[in-house]
Amino acid sequence: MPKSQAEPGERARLSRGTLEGEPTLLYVMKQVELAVRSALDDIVRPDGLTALQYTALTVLERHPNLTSAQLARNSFVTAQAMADMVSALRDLGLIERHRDERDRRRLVLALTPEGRKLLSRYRDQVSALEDRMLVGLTDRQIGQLRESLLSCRAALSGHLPH
Amino acid sequence: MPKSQAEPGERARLSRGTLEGEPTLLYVMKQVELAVRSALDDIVRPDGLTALQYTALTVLERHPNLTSAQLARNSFVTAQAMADMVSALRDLGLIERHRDERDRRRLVLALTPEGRKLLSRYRDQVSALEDRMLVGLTDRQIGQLRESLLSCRAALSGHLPH
DNA sequence: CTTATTTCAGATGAACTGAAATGC
DNA sequence: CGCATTTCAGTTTATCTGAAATAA
Repeated sequence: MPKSQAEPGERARLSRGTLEGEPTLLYVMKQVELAVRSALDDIVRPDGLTALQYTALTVLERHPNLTSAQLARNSFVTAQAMADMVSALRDLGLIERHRDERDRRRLVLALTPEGRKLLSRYRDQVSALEDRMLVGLTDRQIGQLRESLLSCRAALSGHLPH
Repeated sequence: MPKSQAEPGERARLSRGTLEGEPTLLYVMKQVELAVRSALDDIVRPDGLTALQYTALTVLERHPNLTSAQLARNSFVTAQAMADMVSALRDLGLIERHRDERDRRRLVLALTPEGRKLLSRYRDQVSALEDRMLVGLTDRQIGQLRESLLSCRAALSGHLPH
């Protein structure tokens, strides 16, 4: 019964590739991300980590020499909020900080051996989660999915921090 | 220098389609979702809504006769948390509730005319955001992206609420 | 009896805003 | 000086856990 949503005569503008009555790509993407985050939370909970914290660790693994402020922009939170998270990870002994001698304002972050070990310990479970997500796709489709997502990220980077 | 992460001799298991030294699909998806949510928050802020609330309204638009509890599972939050959000949206006059006469425990939700109007008002901006995200892709690639994401969602649905 | 939905109450954590100190 | 990073302090808001009432 509640079906009409546009005044008679007008027609709602739909984005490219979205058919009438179907969930938008934005929505499907959100759903997948929610499911992934939930599963990831379950995986890393034994170590008292959240999915967000685990993700921050993997970012540091791939990008050494980031500061807390840069990490904050990466995660769309304020520098103050990220500082709290960095504290927590430091208390857990997973990361450490040291001054950047070239710019003494910066406190660059790095994984500790314990942090690296933790990531190693979870790598299999996390990639198994990724595989579970991709089980219905061919290798070729996976490659295209990756390319498309990278394109989406690049296209939104005007809206992205930094 | 911080490059090694696996003991010599062993080899970290990587998921299908993820090359060594590249961000995982899980991570790229999260990045896109973060950027989208941030942009969506900016769009709907004038009405005092969050991206999450806006999304809930679009879910109700597409699925009338949902209860607050069902909506909660859809969003991976507890029924209590969703009850708060439903209250907020009711206070804003965007949704209303009524008893399901067939199962008098259920309070089913529906958009009010004001809620519908609000969605109409934002439709163009939101689909423009989606188009901005998709600007580097062909229509064919968009179709495949949709199919792949739907496949991912279905594959994870064991982990999904419900 | 068990289960799902809703509501009430309280606790917690994660985020925010604002402001100050430091160093480029 | 202006700007970025970090830290300190206080606040808010969203979420959670626990428990009770209702109804199937």
